[in-house]
Formats: sequence, structure tokens, C-alpha cells
Amino acid sequence: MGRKSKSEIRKPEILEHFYRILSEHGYAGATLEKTAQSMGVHSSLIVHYFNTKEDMIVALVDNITKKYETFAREKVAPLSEPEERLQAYLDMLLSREWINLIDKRVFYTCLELNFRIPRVRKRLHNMYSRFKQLLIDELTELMHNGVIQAKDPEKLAVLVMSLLEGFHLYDAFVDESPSFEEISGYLKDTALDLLK
Amino acid sequence: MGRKSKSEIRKPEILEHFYRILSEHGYAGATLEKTAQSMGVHSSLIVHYFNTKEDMIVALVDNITKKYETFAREKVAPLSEPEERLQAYLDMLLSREWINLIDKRVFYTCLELNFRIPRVRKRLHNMYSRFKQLLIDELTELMHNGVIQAKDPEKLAVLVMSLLEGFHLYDAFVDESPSFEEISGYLKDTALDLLK
Amino acid sequence: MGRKSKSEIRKPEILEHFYRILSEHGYAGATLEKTAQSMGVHSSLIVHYFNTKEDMIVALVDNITKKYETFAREKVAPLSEPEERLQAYLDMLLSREWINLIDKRVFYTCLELNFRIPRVRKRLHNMYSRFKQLLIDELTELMHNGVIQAKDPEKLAVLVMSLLEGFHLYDAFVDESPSFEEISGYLKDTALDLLK
Amino acid sequence: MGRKSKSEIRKPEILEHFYRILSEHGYAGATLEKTAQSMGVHSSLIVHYFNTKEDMIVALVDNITKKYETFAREKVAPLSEPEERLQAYLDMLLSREWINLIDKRVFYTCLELNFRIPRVRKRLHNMYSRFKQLLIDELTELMHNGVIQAKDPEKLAVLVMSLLEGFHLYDAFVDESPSFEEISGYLKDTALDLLK
DNA sequence: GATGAATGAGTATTCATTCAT
DNA sequence: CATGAATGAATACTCATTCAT
Repeated sequence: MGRKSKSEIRKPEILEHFYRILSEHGYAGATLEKTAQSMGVHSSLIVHYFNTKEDMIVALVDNITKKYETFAREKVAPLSEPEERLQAYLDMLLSREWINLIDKRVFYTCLELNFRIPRVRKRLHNMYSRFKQLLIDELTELMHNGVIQAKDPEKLAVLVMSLLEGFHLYDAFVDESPSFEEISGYLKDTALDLLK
Repeated sequence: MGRKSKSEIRKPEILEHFYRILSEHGYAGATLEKTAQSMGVHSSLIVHYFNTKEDMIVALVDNITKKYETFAREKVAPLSEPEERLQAYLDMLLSREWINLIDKRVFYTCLELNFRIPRVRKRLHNMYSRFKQLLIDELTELMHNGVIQAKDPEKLAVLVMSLLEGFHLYDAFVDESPSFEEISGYLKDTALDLLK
Repeated sequence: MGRKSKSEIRKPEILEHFYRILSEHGYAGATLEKTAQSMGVHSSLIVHYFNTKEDMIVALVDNITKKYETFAREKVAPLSEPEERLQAYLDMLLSREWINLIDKRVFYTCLELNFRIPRVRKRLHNMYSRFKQLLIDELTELMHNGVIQAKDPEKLAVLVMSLLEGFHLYDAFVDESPSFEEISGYLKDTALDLLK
Repeated sequence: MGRKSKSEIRKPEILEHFYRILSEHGYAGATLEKTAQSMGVHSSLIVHYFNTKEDMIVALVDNITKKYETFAREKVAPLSEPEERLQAYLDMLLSREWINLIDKRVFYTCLELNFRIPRVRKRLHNMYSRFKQLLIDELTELMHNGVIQAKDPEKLAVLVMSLLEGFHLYDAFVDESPSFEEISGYLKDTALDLLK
């Protein structure tokens, strides 16, 4: 009975538009009105699907974390050879594709919201925790296989994360003088050196 | 000389209050009204000294970049021995003091505003560029002195920056499981290894 | 006979929930949504049975006036002795039961809506008119029977109504210092004095 | 220093307009916008003087209670003869002037808000309490002077209040068939009878 | 220098209502 | 019968800014 729900079509559609508006105007500037107009729809329809603006950004952050994790899984999961996986991870994490998977402006907006919206904080924290655990697991296996010789996989994981995230920030805020490829290649080699 | 204009007293006073409100409420939530009330003053007075809210955040970003640079200069400038300077730099950049010099929430608010306010972008960009150049200069000298053997000081600078900024982010968003001191010590050792 | 239409079940059900929401939130605060949620039903269903919110409040006022009149009829109708009826009327109108027959908040909400919604005004006016006429009829009969000696039953009716309604208001807005029973007893005695 | 405050001119001006809009549209319908437009002013100016709509209705209720009390004081205070005061009170309370001192629609709106806004409740409760105490004081003096012979001034006060407030309600909701003057005269006579 | 008046654009959210399924 | 989609008007309140004193 009753009318068929369009939530599964509408919600992603709204989030797409919201994402674009967010990248252009930031969270405060990403109004329901702008988002609705971009869809050619009345703003109250957005409220109909997402009760509040906060609910909407939380759903968006959920999407973003899923996007990162799905991307990573698809790239690396098929590989079974430990060393091959290590290479694949570094290639992926230092690639333009990975860095541009989420618009930088949206990404830093989320980092900022981390401090204002508890539900956003929770999600980002979980994402980074899972990322760290993943690295620890991979490194532990590589140690068992004798590919790398470090003793403390957790510290090693933190090292790798710092290097990668720092590169992310460097890419967003500093010059492009040494080309992206030059730096990413250099960082990859360094990381491999550090691990072995 | 002569009488200090009220402006020289009031402006820093306002910026201090604005900084605190900003850390608690973010840029959108940091209203002139809240800032004024925190000072026990009418919001029009703020407009009197800083014409617009944007002018105020730009002045604050200026303050922040100066604070970082002054802190760095005071810590390292007195040292003349190249290797001593290298140690001092790493100690400083991986210290709690440095990481907490500016409230994290304010720091990430500024990173976000980088994408919305051109004048903020310009100042952050300059700050990072000067930081990078400083590293290049120091590393070049260390190379000449034979302390380190790498060939390309720029890539090396990017590597160090990435590692440090990545640690900054790691500290803000991920667990505290390996203690701050453990990680910072480990990163310092790794950095020294990489350089030598 | 035959099958009871769903309307005959649903409408009273809706009005019950609306009545409760109304008492808690007032007319403006009593939204279709709240009412529907309280029933575990979609708000469109309310619109399906009562076209508009105004139609619903009008139906509710109808229910309320019927409730008063049914209650009065059941209490007094069985009695045939004039003086006995007089006693019964006064007892009833000054009783806690009568005063709490309708939630006070809902009652005053209706009085307020009297000025905004013509159909509400019409119903309240009719209720009070019938009440007045009832009093006039009873008093006239009592005069004919020599139980009371006043000359003008209409004025007497207005006097009694004023006293009773004024007590209603007093009970709602002023202290409870002389207990309800004390006052109601006193007013009953006074009313009887006035009539005889 | 600073600009001269216009609060003492603006606030009463706003309340006057709000009062009129309130009588026409009820509390929910009395929007800041309508009130502002009626003054030829921007609605945010109202927020500037009264922070919230609730603050404004509370100030209005304060005005209303003061209006009743000032009116009563001016009418009766000059008289020193106890019996003369009694007459004056009854004349006043049963007069058209008194009953129309506050617009009926506004009055019943306030009674309704009594249940929704605690600060309104407090003020109405205080007003009725003071009114009751006033009656008790006057009746007590009349008893001492032997003008009236009742024993319990509090009950007598409740009786008088009920009668008067009930008349107030009667006048608002029921026919006008016996003219206002006829009824008020009759009630006055009855009240005097009851007291003596 | 400092305060208050006044503005106006805006902003998330509410809500009754209409319509499709 | 019942639900959900979609609307659109409304609304209190926010806030940076301008101007007068």
C-alpha cells in the first residue's frame, strides 16, 4: 500500500548536488536553497529526505569515507602476493586519482567540521582508525613473510600515514614546483627504503 | 614615541577575543556580536577597528603566521653549528609546544578558509613557501658541510615537510595509542636516518 | 447496519489524539504531523478524513459541546421533582467532574479560537445560548411552582451563569487557598439564597 | 558617550502596534513582519528592542496588568468613605469602560498563553492574586465599619470575583438580549444585597 | 573613541495542503 | 485505505554592515 518510496533515488541525488555546492561555498555557504535550486526542486523537499542540514552533512561524510574504502578495496583486494600488495598500496595512496577522489575543498571542510559536529568527528575518527589498522595488518604480514624487517608495525604504520597525509596537505597548500610525479615517485621510493 | 594610539591597544585585544571565539565556534559561528560581548563592548566598535569580518580574519591569519615564524626563529637562530641546528629544528617541529602553538580548531578553520578567502590563501601559501625555502637553505648548507649526503635538497625538504605536517594531522585526528613522545621520538630518528 | 465504515472508527480516533496534542501544545502547536505521529500514522491520513485543520478543530468543538450537554442531560434528566432538579444542577455545575470534563487548556484554546474561526464562534455561541435557555426554562418552572420568587427568569439565569463561569475561571487562574470544596459549597449556598 | 537610546520611545510604540496586530490575528498570527510593516519599519528592528517574540508578549502582558491596576487606582483611590469606595468599585468593575479597557480578543489570547508561556502565567497569576487581596482588604474594612455583615472576607471576595469575571465572559460569548446596562445594574444590586 | 539605531539579505526549518500511487 | 512525494508560503531569528550622535 501507499506510494513507492523514492528515498534511494532522491537521497544520493541530493547528496551529489550538496557535494558540489559544498565544494564551491563551504559548509556555511552551502544552503538548502542553493542545493535545491541546483536540482530544480523546492528546498523543503531536501528537508523531507534529510531532516536537518546536519543530517545531510553526516550522510555525505559517510559517503566520502565509503568512497575511500571502496576505492582502496577494489585496487588492492585482488592482489594476493604480499609484496605486490605493498607496491599497489603505495602506488594508490600517492596517485593523483586517490588525492583527487574527494574534492580538496570538501575534504578540508570536513576536517574543520570534525571540531564542530560530533557525528562528523566520530566518522572521521573511525575512518582513520580503520586505515591505521589496515596498515598495521598489512605490515605485520609483510614482516612475517620477511619482506620487511622493522620490529614495530604500529609505529611503522603511523610513519607511513604521516608521510602520506602530509603529502596530501603539501599538495593542497604548497607550490607545484617539483612536479606531482617527481615528488610522489620520490616519496614512494623513500617509503620502500624505510620499510625494508 | 608619543602617545600610543588606542588602535594599537584595541586591535590586538579584539584579535585575542576573536581567536578564542573562533576556536569555540568556527568561522561562521564566530560573530562580531559574540566577540564584542566577550570583550564587554559594543560590536560596532569592532567594525570601527576592522572594517569587515574578513579583514579581521586576515589580520588574525597574519598574526598566526608571525607567531609560528617568531617561535621558530627564537628557538633556532641562536645556534650556529649546522648539526645542532638540524637537531633543534626537528626537536621543535615535533614538540608539543609547536603543535599546540595555535589551537587545532583555529588551524583547521584557517586551512578551510584557504579555499574561500583569497587573502587567507595568499598568506598561508607564503607561510608554507617560506617554510619550504628555509628547509631547503638549511639542508643545502648541511650538504655543503657534508653532514648529509642527499643530492636534491628540495625533494628532501618536501619529504621532511610532509612527514611533519602529516604528524600534525595524525595527532589531531587519530588515536593517541602510541604516546605523543613515542611517535615524535620515532619520527625524529627516522628523519635523521633519512637525511644522513 | 452492515459494515461500519472505517471513517466512523478513524475520525473519533483522530479527534482523541488531536485533543491531547491540543492540550499540550495549543492550536498553533498542534500540528497534523504531531497528531499523526501520536497515532503512528501518516499525516496525510488525517487530511484524508478531515480535509483541513480547521475542519478538525470545528469537529472537536462539536464533540466538546456535545460532551457537556450529554453529561448534563444524564445527570439531571432522570429527576422530575423541580426542586430536586435545581439541587442537582447546582451540584453538577459546581463539581470537579464538570469543571474537569474538558481539559482547561483546551477549553481556553477554544475560547480564543472563538475570535478567529467563525465556525467555532457559531458553535460556542449556540452552546451558551442553549445553556442560557435551559436555565431560563428551569427557573420559569420553579417560579410557577413557587419554589423561587424572583420575577425575571432571564436576569436570574444570567446571574447564575456569570457566577458559575466566573468560578470556572477563578479555579483556573487563581490560588487554591480556600479549597475547591469550600468555595463550591459556599457558592452553592449563595446561589440558593439568591434564587429563593 | 555613544548614541542616545530610543528604547523608551520605541518599545511602547512597538507594543502598541503589536497589541493591535495581536487583536486582529491572535498570537500565532501576530508576526514580527506584520507588526514591523504596521510601523513602517524593518522587522529586525523589533528584534533589536525585544530580543524574542516571547519577550514582547511578556512585556505586553505587563503593560496590560499595569493598565488595569492603574485604572482601578485612579477611579477609587481618591475616595476615602468606605461605602463610597464599595459603590465605586462595583460601578467600575461592571462598567463598559472596564470591560473594554483591554480588547477582548487580546484578553482571551493572554488567558490561552497562560498555559503555554510560564512568564505569562506568572504575571496573570500575580494580577489575579493582587486583585483578590485588594477585595479582601476592602471587604475586611467594610466589615469593621459595620457596613457589611459577612464573616469570611476571603470567601466573599471569591464570590465577587467569580460574579464579575463571569459577567466578563458572559458579555464576550453570549447574546446581548438583556442590554449591558440592564444586566450590569442587576448584578450590582445583587452584589450589594449579597454583601449586606 | 564608543554606542546605539536601523537595515536587509538571508537561513534553516515548519507546516498545511495537494497529488500520485 | 493509506503512504509518500512535492510544494510554497511563512517565520522567528541572525548577522554583518552603515550611519548618526
